[in-house]
Amino acid sequence: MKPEERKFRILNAIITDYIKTAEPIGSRSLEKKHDFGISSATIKNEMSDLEDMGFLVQPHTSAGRIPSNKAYRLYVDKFMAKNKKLDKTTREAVKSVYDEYMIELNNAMESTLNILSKMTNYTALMTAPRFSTLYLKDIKVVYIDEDRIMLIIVTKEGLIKNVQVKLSTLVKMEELEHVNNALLELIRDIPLSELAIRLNDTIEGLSENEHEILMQIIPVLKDLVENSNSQNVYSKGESRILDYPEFKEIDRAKDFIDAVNRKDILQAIVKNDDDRKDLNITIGNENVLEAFRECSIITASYKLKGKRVGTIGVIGPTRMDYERTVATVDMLSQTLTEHIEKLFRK
Amino acid sequence: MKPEERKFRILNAIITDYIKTAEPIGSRSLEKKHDFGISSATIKNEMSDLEDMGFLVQPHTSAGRIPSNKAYRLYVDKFMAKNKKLDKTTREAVKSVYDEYMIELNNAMESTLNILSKMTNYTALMTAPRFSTLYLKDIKVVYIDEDRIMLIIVTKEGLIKNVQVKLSTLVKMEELEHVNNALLELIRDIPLSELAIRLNDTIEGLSENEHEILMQIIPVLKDLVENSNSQNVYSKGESRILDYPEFKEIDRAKDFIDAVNRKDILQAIVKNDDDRKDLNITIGNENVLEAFRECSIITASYKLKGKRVGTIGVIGPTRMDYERTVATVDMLSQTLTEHIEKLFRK
DNA sequence: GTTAGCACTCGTTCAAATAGAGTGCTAACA
DNA sequence: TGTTAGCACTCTATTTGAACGAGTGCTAAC
Repeated sequence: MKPEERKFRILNAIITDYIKTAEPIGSRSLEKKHDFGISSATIKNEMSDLEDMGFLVQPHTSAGRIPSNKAYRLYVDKFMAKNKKLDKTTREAVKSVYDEYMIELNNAMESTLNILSKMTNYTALMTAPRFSTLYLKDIKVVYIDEDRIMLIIVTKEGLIKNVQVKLSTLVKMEELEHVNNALLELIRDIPLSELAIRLNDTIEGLSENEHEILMQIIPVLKDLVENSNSQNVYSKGESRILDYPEFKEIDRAKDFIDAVNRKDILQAIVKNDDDRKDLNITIGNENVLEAFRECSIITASYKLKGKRVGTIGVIGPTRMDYERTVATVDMLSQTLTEHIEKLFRK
Repeated sequence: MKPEERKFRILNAIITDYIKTAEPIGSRSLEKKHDFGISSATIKNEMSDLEDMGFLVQPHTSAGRIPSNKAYRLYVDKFMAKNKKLDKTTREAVKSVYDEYMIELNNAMESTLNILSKMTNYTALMTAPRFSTLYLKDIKVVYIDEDRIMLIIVTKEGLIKNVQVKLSTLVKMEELEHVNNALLELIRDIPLSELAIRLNDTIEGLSENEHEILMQIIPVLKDLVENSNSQNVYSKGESRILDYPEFKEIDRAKDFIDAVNRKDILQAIVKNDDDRKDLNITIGNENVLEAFRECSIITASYKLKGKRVGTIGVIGPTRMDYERTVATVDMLSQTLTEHIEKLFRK
C-alpha cells in the first residue's frame, strides 16, 4: 500500500463520517470504527499531515477534526461514486409523477421542486425554462372583453406563455384579427427585440384604432421577452435547513431562509454555473455569495431540443450528502428533460 | 373611578406591555412604568383578582403574569381601538402598488402577500378569488398546435382563467371553432356542473372528431371548476415567525412553518371564518387546528361586485399587535377590493 | 515507520451558589 | 374598608467551579 493512499483512505473515512454525524472526528473513534490496521497514534500522525495539507481543520485544540472545503472538493472530484443510481422503485415512482396529464409547465415545475426538496431534504431551487427570445413561432391575440385581450405567444421550441392586457381603448373582435395578422407579419421579418423601434410609422392596412391597440401590445410583448431573459427562479423547502445542527442558531437559519427567498440571490447562483458542465457543484466558500459561504449548491441543467433551457438544484449545508444528492439532482434533471422533450416533440 | 374600571385599566396595560416585550409583567414594573396612582401592593391585589377571573396566568409562582386567551379576547372585543387608521403616507404607498398596470390577478395576489407579510412582520396568507362556478360568461378555445389548445374561461364577474390542453387526436382550426360554438351553446342552457352528464349523446352539427375533442375538453373544464371550489390558498413570510421569542425553539418554529406550508391546513383556517363578519380574529386555543393553538389569526375578506370572493390574513404569535395588525389587514383587504372592482368594472 | 504513553487543552456537563424579580400574607394606616 | 409597607418565600436564570471526556502533541521505545 502506498503511504499516500492510506492517507486519503483516512481522509475519505473522515469525510463520510462527518457527513453523517456533523461531529468532529478524532483519531481514536476512527480507529474503533474502521479497520485501517494501524493504531490511533498513526492515524493521529496522518491526520496531522492532512491538516498541514489543508484538508482538515480543528474547531479548537482539543476537538477532533472536520473536513475543509478543499477536502470536500477532493471528495467530490475524486473519491465519490459519481454514477451512483437511485434504486429502481424510487426512479419509477418519480417518473410516474411526470405523466402525460402534466402538460402545464407550472405543474411540472411545482412537482419538480416538491420532489427535489423532499427526496434530498435540502432546499430545492429551479428556474423556469428560458426560451429563445429572438423569434417567436406564433402570436395569438384573443378577444376577451371590449377592453381586455389575452396575448398568447408560442416560442420556436413550442413553449407557451400568455398574459392579459387591459386596453385603454375599446376594441372589436374584427379589429383584433387585423392586429393579430399585422403582428404576425411583423415578427416574420424582424426579431422581437427590434419590434418596438420600427413601429413609429403607421402600419399599412390598419385603422387608427387598430394601430393604437398594436402600440399597446408591443410593450407587453417586449416585457414578456425581457422578463424571460432574467430567469424566473423559484425555491421550495426553505425550512428544511432547520433540520441541520449547523443552523440550529435561529439567526443563521433566518439569514439562510431570507437569502433563499430572494430572487436576485437565486438568480446569481444560477448565473454562476459553468455552462460547459451539466452538473455543477459549488462548495462552501467557493460560493461568491456571502449568505451561502457555509453551504453547498448542486445544480443541473435541463434541456429542450438538446438545448439547456433551465436549471434545477438544491442548497444545503456544506456537510452535504454529495453522493446521494448528486444522484438525485441528476436523475430529476434527466426526468424533467425527458418530460418536456416529450411534451413539445412534434 | 369605579373599582372595576381600574382593574381593567391595569389589565389593558398588562396586555399592551406584554405584546411589546413578551416578558411576564410584575406589579412593581407596572407601577414604575404607568401612573395608576396606586402602589404596587394594590396593583398586586388587583392582579390577583384578575388571575382569579381567568384573565391572567402565571408561568410559575415567582414570575410575573401574562394575559390569557380570554384576556386577549376581551382586549380585542372591548379595549382595543378598532378603527385605527394607518398613517396617510403608508396608505398611499400601498395604494400606489395597485396601479392600473397590475391587471393579472396573480400579480395582485403576489403583491398583496408581500405587502401584508412585510407590513405586519407576520406570515401572510391569501386565497385566490373564488368565482361563481355555475355559469360562465364566455369560453374560448384557442388553437395552438395541431394537438394543443388553450382553454380560456371568463366568469360572470369577469375573472379569467386559462389552461392548456393536449389532445390525443389532431385538430384543425376550423374544427376548433365548431367545438367552441358548440360549447358556448351548451353552457348557455345548463350549469357547467351538469355539462359532463349531458354529453353522452352526439351533439348535432359536430363531426366525430369534433365530438371527440369536445369530450376531451369537458373534463378539463370540470376540473377547472372543481379546483376553484376548493379555494387555492397561498402563504408568504413563513420565516418571520423566527423573529418571535415564542418560537425560538427550532422544533416549534419548524412545526409552525410546516403547518403554514400545508394547503389543507390553510384552507381549514379560511373555512373556519365566520361568514357574517368582514374581519375575523381567532385567538390562541380558539383555533381548532392543533398547530396554531399558540397563534392568533386575523383574516378579512375581499370582494368583487359586492360579493365576498376571497380572504387575506396573517398568522402570528398569540401575543400579536392586534391593533396595528387589524388596521393593516383591514386596509389591505379594502385596497385589494377596490383594485379588483376597478379591474372588472364594466 | 509505527506504537505506547503521558501531559496538556478545551468544551461539556453537572451541581451548588447567587442574584433577581415577583408573589402572598400580615399588620398598620387613613 | 381600601390602601400601603414590609418581609418571608418561591422559582428561574445566571454564574461558578469541579470533574469528565475526547482529543492532540510530543517523546521515547520498538
